[in-house]
Amino acid sequence: MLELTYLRNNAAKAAKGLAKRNINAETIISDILRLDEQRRQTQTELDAVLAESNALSKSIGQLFQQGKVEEANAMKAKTGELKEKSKELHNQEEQARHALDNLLVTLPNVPNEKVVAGNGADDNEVVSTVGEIPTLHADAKPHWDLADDYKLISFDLGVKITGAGFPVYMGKGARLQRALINFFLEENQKAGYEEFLPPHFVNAASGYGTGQLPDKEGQMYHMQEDDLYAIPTAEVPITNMYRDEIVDVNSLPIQCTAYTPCFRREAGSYGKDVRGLNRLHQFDKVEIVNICHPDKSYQLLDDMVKHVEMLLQKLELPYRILRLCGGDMGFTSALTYDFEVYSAAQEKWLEVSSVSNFETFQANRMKLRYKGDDGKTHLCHTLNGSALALPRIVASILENHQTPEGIRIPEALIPYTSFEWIS
RNA sequence: GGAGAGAUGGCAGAGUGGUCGAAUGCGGUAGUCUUGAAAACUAUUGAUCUUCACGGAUCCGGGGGUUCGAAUCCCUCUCUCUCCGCCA
Repeated sequence: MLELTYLRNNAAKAAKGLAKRNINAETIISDILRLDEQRRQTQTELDAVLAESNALSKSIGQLFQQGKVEEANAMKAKTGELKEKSKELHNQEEQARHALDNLLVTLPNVPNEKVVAGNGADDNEVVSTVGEIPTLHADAKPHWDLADDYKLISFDLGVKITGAGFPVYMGKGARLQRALINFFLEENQKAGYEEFLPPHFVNAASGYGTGQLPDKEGQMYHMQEDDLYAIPTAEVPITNMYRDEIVDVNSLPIQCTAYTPCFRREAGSYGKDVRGLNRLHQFDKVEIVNICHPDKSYQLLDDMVKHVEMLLQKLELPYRILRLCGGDMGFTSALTYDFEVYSAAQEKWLEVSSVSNFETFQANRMKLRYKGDDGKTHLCHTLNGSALALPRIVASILENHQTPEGIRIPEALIPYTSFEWIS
């Protein structure tokens, strides 16, 4: 949620920024500012009425103590009028506030100045391309065939026991999965991230805190009986650990990493790019989350990008980094870098990581603040990134490292798999 | 699933209708002392909204009610804990 004070002081700038998302926000922002003004005015009036009524009550109390019952009773009559007035003003204030909030939650984050305008994936900027795209042998196959040949993943078993999009990993496929999770967690820890193992279900307040609710309600699995949501990413439980907290400025940046399975309904995305591991309802991911001082967030974003690059290099995968355009960026993000790995067998780029700075957008919803040197509370900045999401990493390892003799495990991963080849 | 207890500031924990934004302790911050630190002592220390400012308003789990006045009384919801049962 955007900060009201920001909108008050930067209305034109915000509208200009949001235009990069193809959103015409001028009307809605002016509506917000009008409601805000109205609400504040009502509150000032209300406060005055309440102050008067408080003063009256106090003197009534004193009169009673002095035994001046008649005088006290006379004053009581006055309070009725004030009470009615305050009730009315209170309702007005509440109405204005709700209307204001309802508008405010519809606005996505204002993109950073580096973000270019654009409609979708085609307008993203390629920041860099690293690594060599391997030339595969003649019989090279896509990962779904390799997974089948080497008995690594069964999509059919998943369909049998759960449904489409819930694969079963087995044998070296399952072990590769476990190895990657450990590899990522270890590397993240070495980079300064503390490891967590959070719950895989969260309450509605958490969904709201990180911005999945009310925006993307339909994308999460919901357990009606207990009103819990299956997490779509570890970002949700991890960031929400700090919801409603005022953290010590010296404890910043707070750096967390967590492995969790991720559950996504992917409603409406059937048909395209869903083959094999490309799009799943349940997948594994190791996430990194940063909570930091506003002055440090863009430096941290760069650090996170470098960290993810290092992971991909250790896995010997060719990748490119995209800076997302306004139209392709998530609702809560101010600046997002996507990482794509090239699959030589599918002959296309696969998104494997998304690293974002949310600035105060999430922190404002969550009331995640720090106490500054000025003694006042300020909103923190939050960032997160995948380091990394497994399915497409597995797909690209299988596809890019395949040889006629089998699939070669990258050097850095061997200590974790304890096997060097899948054959 | 059954029974009971509870929810107060960063934490612990008092407070059963007005003088309570709330005792006390711990923690935090600053100072005195010290070569430095510790200890001791002294002072200070909640959040949100609003106002140019002085100030004002709100907040004792959430919501509603009684009352001139509610942390305190009533209703309701949510959550937590304890015991019993079941169980990995």
